[in-house]
Amino acid sequence: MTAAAPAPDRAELSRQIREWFAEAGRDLPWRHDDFGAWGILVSEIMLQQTPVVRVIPRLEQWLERWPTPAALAASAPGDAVRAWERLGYPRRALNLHAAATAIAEQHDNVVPEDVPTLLALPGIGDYTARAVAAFAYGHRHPVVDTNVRRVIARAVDGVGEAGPPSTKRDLAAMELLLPEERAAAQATNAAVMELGAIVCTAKKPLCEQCPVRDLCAWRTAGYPAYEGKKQVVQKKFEGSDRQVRGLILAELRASDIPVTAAEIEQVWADAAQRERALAGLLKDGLAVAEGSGYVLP
DNA sequence: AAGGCGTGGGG
DNA sequence: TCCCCAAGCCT
Repeated sequence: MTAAAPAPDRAELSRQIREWFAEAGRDLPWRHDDFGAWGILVSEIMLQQTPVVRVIPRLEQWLERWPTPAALAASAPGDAVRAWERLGYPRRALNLHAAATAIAEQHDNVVPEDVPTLLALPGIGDYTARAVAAFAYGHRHPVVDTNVRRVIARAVDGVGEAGPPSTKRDLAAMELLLPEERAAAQATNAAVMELGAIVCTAKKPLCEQCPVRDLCAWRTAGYPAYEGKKQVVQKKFEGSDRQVRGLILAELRASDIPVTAAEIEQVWADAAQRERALAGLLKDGLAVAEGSGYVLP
């Protein structure tokens, strides 16, 4: 049993986080008024599991080259994978190309603004769909990412970490922090996310400089240690299939002509693992057989 | 529904 | 060094 912490006044908590954000929030490219829905969509995809500092330069180059969904759709998917460079999870590039194609062909080259339509696009899930609807179009939706879940777990629920994700429960919890007015709701989404990103961080939270330290239920309860279910630790990257996939894909990115099986043998010694990685890339559509070798799609 | 999927920086 | 983690999604 954990000691129950009194939940703070949500309206006041929300207001104070918004106030802090207005003054201390980072000036990020996608927060500018004229950034556009396409730019916001691309940024959200790139930000899935990739840090802000690594995204910014790649995003700028991407939008310069492909300023609209139709522009991206007109290029080969492999060009998107190549331009993705080393952002990680390259299937996101493939999905983004496919989403751009759907937007160009089925939505008159306009990024959809309703959540169900966004959810139907490849690579867009619960978080990204609501982020685009809220940040690009100002619609009033709760936006829940890992930062938001952590802030709510601590400030509202009084526990050190968020439990396992539950879309329904998480959205309902964030909804309780949203004011009625659309612009204020939009600001709240960005503000709570920002608080989790730069103050209420996973590892060493900066509780002493937190704008809501006086309301925080976790602080009130004396920072009890997390007792819930532990998150699964990711398997070691070194020597993993993921590493081999990455190495093979790097070869394909770097070459304009088919990469031969002999060349792929050079990137990894273990044949079984190599074959498994290549098969995975082919299955995912990140590589295709051509002539005597393999190329990007 | 638990596990696979890249990559690089910081403690 | 090694481990953790960074605006998730998909199956």
